[in-house]
Amino acid sequence: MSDLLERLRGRGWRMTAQRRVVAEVLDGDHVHLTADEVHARAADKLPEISRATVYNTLGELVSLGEILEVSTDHRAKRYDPNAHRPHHHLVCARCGAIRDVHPTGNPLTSLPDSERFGFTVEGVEVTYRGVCPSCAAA
Amino acid sequence: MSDLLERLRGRGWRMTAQRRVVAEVLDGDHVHLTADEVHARAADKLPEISRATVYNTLGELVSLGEILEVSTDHRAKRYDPNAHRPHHHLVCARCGAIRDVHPTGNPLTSLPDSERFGFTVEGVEVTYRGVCPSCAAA
DNA sequence: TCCTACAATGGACTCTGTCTAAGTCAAGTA
DNA sequence: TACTTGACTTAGACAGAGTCCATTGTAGGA
Ligand SMILES: [Mn+2]
Ligand SMILES: [Mn+2]
Ligand SMILES: [Zn+2]
Ligand SMILES: [Zn+2]
Repeated sequence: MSDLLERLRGRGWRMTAQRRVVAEVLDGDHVHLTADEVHARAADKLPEISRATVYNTLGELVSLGEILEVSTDHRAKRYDPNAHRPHHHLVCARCGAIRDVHPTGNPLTSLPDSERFGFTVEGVEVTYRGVCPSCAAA
Repeated sequence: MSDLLERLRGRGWRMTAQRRVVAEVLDGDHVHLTADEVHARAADKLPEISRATVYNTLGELVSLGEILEVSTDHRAKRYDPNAHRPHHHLVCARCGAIRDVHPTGNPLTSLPDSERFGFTVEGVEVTYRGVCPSCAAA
């Protein structure tokens, strides 16, 4: 985490209390919070932080490649601090729970040239859908 | 298309002018329109059709499995009449153009049991991202 | 310490989609 | 054909998520 703050400082980021608490909230693995969830948690530490600042900071962190935007349900976007190890997502269709997963192989290789229509293909997102154990039990 | 209308009639749908024009708009392959685009095209034929009716009808067609919802950019959902042949999508990062693609193999098999966390996995969506030829030329 | 460019703020605004109450009409019945 | 009825449509209010902007504040360099 302080690694992150160091990297950001090295990139010329002005270090403010707001940016620090947003970065702190986004620490840890398997965290996939919405902007408003980030805002709520940041406001626990810094009550007057505004929603606009949270959105601005999240957008900057995405541009810098420090976090990822994840859209699994067409509701609020989620922000994923696990940006340095490529992964995909497994989503519960009932409760929305999200797990990071690491499929075998490279999904890019499964798209033949004849299916690329002249595009330069740069990336791929895979979203597995299913039912989590606790929803299946209930 | 009249196949579709027949199937719907068989399912007890009351056949209205509004539903007919929405179904007509969604005819054809590689069509991925937003609800408001469907509304605009439907209104060319039936000027007083309301947005609510378009949303209602699209939702019903999705429930019936006649069209698919596609979310590639976290803006408006797109509606895809190609619901009967499984496929995935290739999206231009610059202009948003969407192509249907058919990757080789079954992406479900690339998720090992050890990466399923007890979920019952039922489906998978693959979104390839790249730059289309006309954006690359520009 | 002072300066100033960069950052934070709150509220208005946009976009997408949902909901509701009232009016309309498709299609079954006689 | 005319009647009847519940399914369907409508306009507009409402809501969630996110953006924009004018104003105010401040990090960090001189
Ligand atoms: Mn993740
Ligand atoms: Mn498609
Ligand atoms: Zn669940
Ligand atoms: Zn393009």
